[in-house]
Amino acid sequence: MQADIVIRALGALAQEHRLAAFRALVQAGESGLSAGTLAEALQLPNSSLSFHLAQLTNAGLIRQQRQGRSLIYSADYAAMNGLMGYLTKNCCAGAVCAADANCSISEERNVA
Amino acid sequence: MQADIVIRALGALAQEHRLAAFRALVQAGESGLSAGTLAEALQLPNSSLSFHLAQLTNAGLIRQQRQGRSLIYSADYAAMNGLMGYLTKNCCAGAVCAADANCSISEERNVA
DNA sequence: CTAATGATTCGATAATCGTAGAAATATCGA
DNA sequence: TCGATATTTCTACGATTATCGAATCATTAG
Repeated sequence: MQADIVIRALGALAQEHRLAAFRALVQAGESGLSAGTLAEALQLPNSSLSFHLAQLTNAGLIRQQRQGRSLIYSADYAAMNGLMGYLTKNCCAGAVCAADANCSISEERNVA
Repeated sequence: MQADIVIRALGALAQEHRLAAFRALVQAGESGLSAGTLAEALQLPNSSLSFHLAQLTNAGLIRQQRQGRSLIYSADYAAMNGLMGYLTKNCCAGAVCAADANCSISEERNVA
């Protein structure tokens, strides 16, 4: 993972509503959540949420997938994993858990 | 660690020069680096770097300490550790490494 | 005390971000 | 096809961010 994408990912998460949205998507797991559901959960106007989801998508942290008229968003665990790996390696003095910093489920669970 | 401070920390790191500065400080370790040294390393005007260091300080990621006329900055490993912990717990589906996500040295090595 | 050094704060400016209503786009049901 | 539903894109605007020279503050040496 490169510094450029890391910065975009950090920036994407560095905002109240986006962090909340991402957390909700992580919690939702594989099946994800529709834009509407998310907008209601976060109490945001659709257009505002849409803006934030676009930022997260642009940062590669979430994925979009159409299902009927709904757009279902879901967290990209591998991307989050990459971010954690970068931070561990570059911002944590190459500490102990560097090798374990697979904070995903994803690699394992997505495949399963 | 609370969402509010997490957002400030993420925002602080989500910028080219600040991420570079923080990485340099992490690498520098305990002894830290002076503002001047850092400014030269990053090729930034003093006033610009000062602005960024203030942001990092405000986010609690770095510490300041005067030494003669120089201000020495150093990374706060515990804060970074806290950030990693939050992300692991809240943004990684409570994955495997949650308990290990002590990405610091700090707690152990600072004391030593 | 004065000059020199290291660094921050001030000030102005350009650029980006967040917000949310309104208009447009896509899909589905009848 | 037409209307309803789900969402995005457009638009405008206020707020925040990044930049950096100039002015200021703090510390030390002479």
